Amino acid sequence: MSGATYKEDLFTEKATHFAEVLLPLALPKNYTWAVPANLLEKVQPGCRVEVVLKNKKYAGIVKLVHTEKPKAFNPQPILNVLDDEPIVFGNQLKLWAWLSDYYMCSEGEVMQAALPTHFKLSSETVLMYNDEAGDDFAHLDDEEFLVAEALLLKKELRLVEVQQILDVSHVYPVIKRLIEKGICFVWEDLKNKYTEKKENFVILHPEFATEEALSNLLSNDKKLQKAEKQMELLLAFLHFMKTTGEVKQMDLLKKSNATAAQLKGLADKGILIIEKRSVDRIKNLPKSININFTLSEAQQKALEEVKASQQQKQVALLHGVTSSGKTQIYVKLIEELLAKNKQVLYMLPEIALTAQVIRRLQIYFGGYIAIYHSKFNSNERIEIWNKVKSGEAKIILGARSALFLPFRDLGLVICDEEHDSSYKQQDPAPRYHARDATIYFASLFGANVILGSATPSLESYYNASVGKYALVELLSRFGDVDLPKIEIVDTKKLFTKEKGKVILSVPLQEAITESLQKQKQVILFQNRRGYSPYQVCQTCGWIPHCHNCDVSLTFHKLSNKLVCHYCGTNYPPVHTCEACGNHHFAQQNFGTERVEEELQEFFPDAKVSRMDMDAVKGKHGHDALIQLFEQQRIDILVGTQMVVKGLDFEHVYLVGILDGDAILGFADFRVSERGFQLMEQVSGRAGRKNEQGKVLVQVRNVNQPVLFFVQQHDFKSFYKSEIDSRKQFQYPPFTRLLQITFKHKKPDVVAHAARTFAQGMQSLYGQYIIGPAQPIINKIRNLYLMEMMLKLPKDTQLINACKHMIQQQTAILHNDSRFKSVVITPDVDPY
DNA sequence: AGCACGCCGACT
DNA sequence: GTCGGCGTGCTC
Repeated sequence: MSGATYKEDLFTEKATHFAEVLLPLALPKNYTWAVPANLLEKVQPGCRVEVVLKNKKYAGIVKLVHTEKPKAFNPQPILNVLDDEPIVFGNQLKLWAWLSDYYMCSEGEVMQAALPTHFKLSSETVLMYNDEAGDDFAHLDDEEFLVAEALLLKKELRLVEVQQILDVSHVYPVIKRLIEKGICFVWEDLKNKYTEKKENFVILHPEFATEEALSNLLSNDKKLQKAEKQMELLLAFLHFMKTTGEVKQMDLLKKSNATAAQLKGLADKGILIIEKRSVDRIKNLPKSININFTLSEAQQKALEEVKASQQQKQVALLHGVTSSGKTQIYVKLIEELLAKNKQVLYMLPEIALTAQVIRRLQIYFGGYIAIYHSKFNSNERIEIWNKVKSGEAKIILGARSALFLPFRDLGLVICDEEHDSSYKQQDPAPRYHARDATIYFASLFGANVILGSATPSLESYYNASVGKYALVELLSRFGDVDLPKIEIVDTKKLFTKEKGKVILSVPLQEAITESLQKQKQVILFQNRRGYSPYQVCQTCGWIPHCHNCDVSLTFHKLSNKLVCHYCGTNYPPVHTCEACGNHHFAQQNFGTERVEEELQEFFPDAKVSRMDMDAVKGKHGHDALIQLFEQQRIDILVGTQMVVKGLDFEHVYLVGILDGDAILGFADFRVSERGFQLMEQVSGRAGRKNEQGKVLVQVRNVNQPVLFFVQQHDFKSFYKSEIDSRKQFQYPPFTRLLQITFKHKKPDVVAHAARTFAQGMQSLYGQYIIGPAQPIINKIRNLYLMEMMLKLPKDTQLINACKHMIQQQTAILHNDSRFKSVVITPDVDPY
């Protein structure tokens, strides 16, 4: 037995406390480390600890400390405690456990999603030169020599640097030999990634703090008087100091038009001092509440109803038609929570978190409100995190991931646009639904939840109608503006000169003309799907496809590249047809670009703008475009989904839905619901103050009931008809869906694996299984796909048993040598 | 995840 | 014959 092992055994022997630690990895289960006696006080749930796993160091989060000594293995010691106080509270840990359980993923995966990157540390391997090794490298081979020489020079090398030196990725054997020969040793370094933001401040040397000393300096210092520019700068500084109290170097130089050299001159003379201070990245607005509106009678009534319901029920569904002023009701509720010193989480779909919405809420709540969404960088996220944890931030306005912030005293959650499908995380696990998760999370605090929407999800409305949620309705538009008139244009009957899709039908052209004459604005909505520009062979019609995925490639005009939207691979534009060998390619763009071209043709005098992923570049491109539209500097705005979310425009008269079929043509049980929600939301953008707006829907298949309900703006009838069909076909909310995806690089292996898996489930759950079947897109990133769906009755016990069975079957399949590398991903409530 | 070990094809 | 590709197993 070696010395080290003996010592470890001795340690484990002595250890009395053990910690279950979560690591941000997809590990099959949680691992346990021993708590050394000297760290016992500091190791507490929610704190990060430094641990070694497979020779690598990680910052993990303590889930639980206990005294049960593990029998199956010798726990390694926790090396260090990284936080003096927990970075998450017990309720966050409970939420993580719930999510991992409900959505069938590991707690590590939840942690990965929940924590800002800068909290998730893993070590980097660093080679350190052994000073005693000398510089006689004669006994080394070529590769070893290269690394040793670099080490001699730099003393330290990171793993990536070694890879660069050797120009191969496989560097471990070389490093191993170097260690054996005593040239170097390795060090695993856990580096804190968060850095405080420092800024230079300029202050007056204390020597000149008195009026007397200062005036003496200004009038008698010969050296200073000779330096005219420095004198000017000093005077500017003094003025600045008086007016703002604090002087940042950057502001001072900018405002006084001085150079850094002049400032340095003053510093060298000992008159001014330049001081580095840490500053907040998140700008602090004054903590003031400024609610300067009164509710309408209908709003007031709704508010009372919500408040009354909250005594009885945790969740209230606020069904308010577009522009009924739901936000103002939220604001009043938040105000009350604020008075009770409670925190509020206000969730919105990412896309609706526009500067417009944020600005409006900041006017009401100033510095009490904190924002959290994807546009913040990791350093900023840490600062917001800490403000929520300390309780300084009272109201958090954020996208679905804001759910993971360390609330300490949550009083209310508002989930606005609750029907929005982007509340469901799709790709990496946890595949959670933020609306559903938040209801569990709020219950941990005994907090109320308000779900708001103009077009509630079938699930939520059903829950309200059976009394599980309270239902509050707000069915009159603020200021009693009429809902827009909806016209359906049957594009099937239209005569087209060229074959192909009608882009702007005559009725739509006329409506645009009318709108422009009224000096009003137009929004044209183009569903993105199926409308991406692509290349096509003029001779045989062949379209270039991705080599790794079963999808055609999208043509990006700006970068002149073909891009796969599934795996992100870039290809150069194609010149030779792989099918027929001809060289005639055309760039087909049915997308917003094409619409824009056609609009320019018909309305040469109108100012037309596009809003899609390509046109909106950069952090603020989107907001800038919205502002232009707000200021009426754009007449016609063509866009995808992003034009309809959370925006309020005063001067829009007409909204055109260019291709209704693209919305309603899906083979999914949710098409009608999605279609209704989308069209109703879109039409909510038309007609504001004093004027009824107009919505035009171009569609080939006009005989769909959804269109009729949209035309009547009749949610309730839509709900009735849709809920009947859900019941008839046993879809949610009457059942729960659980989708299982199988992936493998060989199509026959996935198919076989999926069938074997389904057979394993057959005996107990056969009646609920649909499939397995090949999905429409059957290959992504070189992996072939198979899908199976479970349509389970709403019986928690049965569902839990089924989830357990899925885990068992997964283990069984992975034990079969044929299916070892089949990837199995369950998706609970796939939306 | 990330790294080591072990087993099969294209090269000196 | 070996080098190195990837498939598989394990981490407290």
